[in-house]
Amino acid sequence: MEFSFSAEDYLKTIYHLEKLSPKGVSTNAVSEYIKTKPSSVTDMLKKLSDKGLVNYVPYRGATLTEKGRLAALKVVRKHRLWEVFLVDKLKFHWDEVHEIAEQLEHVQSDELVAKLDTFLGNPDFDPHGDPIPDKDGNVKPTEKKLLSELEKKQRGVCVGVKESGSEFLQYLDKRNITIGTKINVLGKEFFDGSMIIQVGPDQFFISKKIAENLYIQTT
Amino acid sequence: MEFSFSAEDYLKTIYHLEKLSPKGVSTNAVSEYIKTKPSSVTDMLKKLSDKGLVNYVPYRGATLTEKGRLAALKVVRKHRLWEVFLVDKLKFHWDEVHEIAEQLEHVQSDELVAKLDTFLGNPDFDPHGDPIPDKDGNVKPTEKKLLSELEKKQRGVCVGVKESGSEFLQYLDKRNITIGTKINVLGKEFFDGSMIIQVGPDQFFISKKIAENLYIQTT
DNA sequence: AAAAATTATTGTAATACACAAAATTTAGTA
DNA sequence: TACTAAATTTTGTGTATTACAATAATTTTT
Repeated sequence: MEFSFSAEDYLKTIYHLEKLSPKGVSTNAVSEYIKTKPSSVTDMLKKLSDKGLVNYVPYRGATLTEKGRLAALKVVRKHRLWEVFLVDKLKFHWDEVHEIAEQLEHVQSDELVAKLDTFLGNPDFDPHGDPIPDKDGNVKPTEKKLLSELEKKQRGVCVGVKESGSEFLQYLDKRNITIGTKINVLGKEFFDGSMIIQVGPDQFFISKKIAENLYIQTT
Repeated sequence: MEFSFSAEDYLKTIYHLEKLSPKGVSTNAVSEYIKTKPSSVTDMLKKLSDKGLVNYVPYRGATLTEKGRLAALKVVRKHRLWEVFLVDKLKFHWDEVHEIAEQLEHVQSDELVAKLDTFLGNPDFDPHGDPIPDKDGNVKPTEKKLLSELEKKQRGVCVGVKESGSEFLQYLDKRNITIGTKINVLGKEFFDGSMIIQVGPDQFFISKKIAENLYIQTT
């Protein structure tokens, strides 16, 4: 099964967004992510649905079918393997490789992917810490911890909150922390459990109380 | 300057065919090579001409402009570097890599090509013995010898004939040897200078007299 | 100079993707 | 429950890219 570059991009997008809204990825969410108009997304969702790649219910959003999930995982796998290649072998910096991997991920050859994987030493994670699905589409389960349990230099993705009071959520909002946000622990103070963390381009201080209420998936 | 995959394929084709007919590559030749109809080729030649990539004179064929030649060489360079990667690093066999390199050659990133080149140790030739253009489009000049001067295991491309009598040319025709044909010397007999050579899928015997009248470009 | 081969032109078609405007559905709210 | 706003789909267009058949023109061969 081969799909167009564009179709592969949509599948990958739905795969990523599905983690944030497992019940169905909205047209709007996809259109923002891919930077197209909602009506274009509807078109493509119908095409993907016809091909049995997504379950698409009008007005309700889309989820990947098993077939679609495998196709998406294949692209994700290729993307991340190429990123490892670019960083480990070609000595790119980890923040320069995304665009190039975006192109390489569309190259079609199972044999190539298999040999690349071997050549790279069967890596489990890409340079950003994201897990690399294996050839059958299995992604290594990652642990869910409280941010407060992490140590300096560890990192992970925000996957939930323990407390969900609106003041806390507003705080997170102000800090641009939401489900899916990557967090990097730059420093941790033994005395009071406070931390310095990195969120996107920003670095800031958080108290132990905050850290004890954020679930992090570590990689 | 970025071009469509298809445009890059045409440029590459004209680059290759130009060696055989430097005065101008015919529409038919291109259509055979790319496996399309002549009318489609005419269309594309006009587009490439509009973009200043080829000199196209109706009924007279096309040649690459300087701009077009550089674009073609860039693609050829990428193709051959990737072939080296596939064979040297990923352990593909030299006869399995063409299709995959056909895809990889279209990936756009000068930085990537430069780093790949370094990673591979700045190779001069691809796994088939074809020279790899450098980043400025310079191709290492190769030597022209008589086939009879080659030894066992050497190989090269037929670039001309010394004698051009029709019987000789008919002989070459029968053997599918023409300008551009790759020849691989499998064995050579000291006693009479005869050889066993490989031409495409065929292997056969040739006499010293034949070998003394064929010019070969070695790599 | 006519016939054959090659090549260009013209008109058409398919594919793939995207968008604006209008219509519909859903969700939130009074 | 009714109504409004937001989200989503429909419909109708548009563009870009590539390809081809049929016909016309040109070049080459005989």
